[in-house]
Amino acid sequence: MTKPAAKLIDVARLAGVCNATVSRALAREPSVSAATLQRVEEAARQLGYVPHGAASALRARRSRTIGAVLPTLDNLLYAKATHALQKALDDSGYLLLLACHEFDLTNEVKVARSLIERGVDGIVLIGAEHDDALFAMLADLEIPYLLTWSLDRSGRHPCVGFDNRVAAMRVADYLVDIGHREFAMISGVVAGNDRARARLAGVREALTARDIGLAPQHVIEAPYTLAEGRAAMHSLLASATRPTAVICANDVLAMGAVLECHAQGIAVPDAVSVTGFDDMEAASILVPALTTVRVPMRELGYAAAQQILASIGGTDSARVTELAVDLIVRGTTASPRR
Amino acid sequence: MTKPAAKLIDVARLAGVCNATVSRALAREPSVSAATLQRVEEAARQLGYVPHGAASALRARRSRTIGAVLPTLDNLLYAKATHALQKALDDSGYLLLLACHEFDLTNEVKVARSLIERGVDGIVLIGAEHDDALFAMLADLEIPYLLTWSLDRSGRHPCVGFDNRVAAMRVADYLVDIGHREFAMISGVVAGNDRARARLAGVREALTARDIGLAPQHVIEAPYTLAEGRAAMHSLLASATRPTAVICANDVLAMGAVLECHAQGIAVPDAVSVTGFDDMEAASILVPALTTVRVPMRELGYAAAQQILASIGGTDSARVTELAVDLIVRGTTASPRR
DNA sequence: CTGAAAGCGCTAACAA
DNA sequence: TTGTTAGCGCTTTCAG
Repeated sequence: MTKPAAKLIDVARLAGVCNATVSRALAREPSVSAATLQRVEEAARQLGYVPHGAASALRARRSRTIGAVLPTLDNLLYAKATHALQKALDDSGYLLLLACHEFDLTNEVKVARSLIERGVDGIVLIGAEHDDALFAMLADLEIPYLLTWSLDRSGRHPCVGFDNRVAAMRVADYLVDIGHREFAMISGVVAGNDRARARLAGVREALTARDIGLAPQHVIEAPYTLAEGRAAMHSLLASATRPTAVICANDVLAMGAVLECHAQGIAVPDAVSVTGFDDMEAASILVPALTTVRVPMRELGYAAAQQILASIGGTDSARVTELAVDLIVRGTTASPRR
Repeated sequence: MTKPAAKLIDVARLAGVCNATVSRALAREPSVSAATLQRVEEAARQLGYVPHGAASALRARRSRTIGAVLPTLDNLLYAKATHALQKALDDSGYLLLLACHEFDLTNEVKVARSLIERGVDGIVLIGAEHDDALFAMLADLEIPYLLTWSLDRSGRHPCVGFDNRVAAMRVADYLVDIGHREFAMISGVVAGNDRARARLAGVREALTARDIGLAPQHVIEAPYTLAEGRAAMHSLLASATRPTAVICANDVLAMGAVLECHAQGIAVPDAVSVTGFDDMEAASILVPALTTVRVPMRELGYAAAQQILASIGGTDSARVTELAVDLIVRGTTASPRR
């Protein structure tokens, strides 16, 4: 004999006012008198009233929900970034509706569509590279969106991120500066991933500028897992001209690479220097601690939340927000032994 | 001069049928003729029609969205679990609405409430310990829910998980069997975390049964981070009676503990054995690889999705699903040197 | 400051 | 197999 959940009208009746007044009171509109507000709140509390979001969204054309499309959650990096975003949105009363495309940009269009179907007020995407159909849909339906982690070179899309290419150049330059000439790169999978591509391009560019080559067999593309990092370092160590410096496209790959060196009894950084990218917590805890590029994850999440909420609110000011990154030199890099 | 987004009625007009037919066609109801279905699909495609989820949810009383409340995403373990759940839900056309309570069970009631406001069809919770107010709200509003990761001892709540206590006992028993007598435990924070509490209790119980003590100063509670694992091991190594075996409540703590041993030049497992819990990817990649308890994360996510969808559908059969866990003996454990 | 009333876009009886 | 119609619960003009 359970009675149905209380609705707005029930609260109104109990409080002795009309439904509109309850709606206004619960939305904390200043026009409601203090006495009425209190009566309404008491009635709502007493009935255990929970607003019906779908009805509200239908009428108000706003769901207080933001959609996030990411490659995967099965990776600490994306998880941390998502967490930062979620926290920042939470502060503004927004919830995150989540979808993963598993590194498939065609699939991304589909999952973004299902997010839109659920009535998200805006969409946060990772990276600058997306299917044209996605951008077309977003424009057509006039859904506010935001690119994150990368800077959009074309200037056509709002974004908050940093320059992956320049950051990667910084790493390569530093290694050249301390004397390295034999390089290898363990890159992320570049297909459909502009961050990985920019990092690889940055390394190539910096080395070329210093007249240093990067042999094709010294560039390995690998998914972002420890195991892949180990495997990549394994084949690098087996190559004819062993590199003295291995630049990795992210910390997970770098940790895998260092682990493989440990397993083979190869000293890091004495025999080979290794660098990461992203500066995850583990990077500083490792022994030796990882030289890497610090990415402002928190700030990114916070800035992304601010900016997507601003576009929703129409206060769409800054279209491109660039964040600074820092090279953090720690224990996995040193000058090569001669 | 952008025209408003197409709605059902627009599709109907273009296809030359009525709105209900479009609704039926798009829902793939078998009663719609093939010819009509095709006309409707073509019209929808042509107009770039995207259904209005709020309207649908309001009318159909179903949002095809599941809410998940977790402690945090800022931890690979919860991220992986969430990912497994998300994937399994995705297969059934459901999306995941996310909220984190940051290890605060009072806050959990609030965030669960905001999930319900958004009209989720069901809620997945982590662990068996929750505020009474949360259970009351769920019952009152008749929202299907599911506890995961733990088994509910009271039998009052549907759950899918495993027996953390028994699993922890297995670890302790194994270490005793290979000769250890001096134990320490790096436990998770037990307040508001029944998984952590059960693991600690299991270790205590197993040791007591074998007449082995666990000194208070050999039990350290620490949040699940590498840094905390290192710090805990640091203080353990400094204690008067140094343990020969350190049982950690999860892999992250265990890896931190092993790292601290490396940093101090203390051999693992020769000088001290270390065990983890959860069997994250990193556990097998580490050098030496971590002895740990394998938790069936994928199966858990999949089973959780099946079960919550079943309760929504009313096919609420199995209320308690117990999954098996395995002790995985690898390189960080060995008999103590005498 | 509060009330009356219209309708957001869709689904599901019911009818044909 | 398809059409007609009545709301789902809420917000928001417009009056008062």
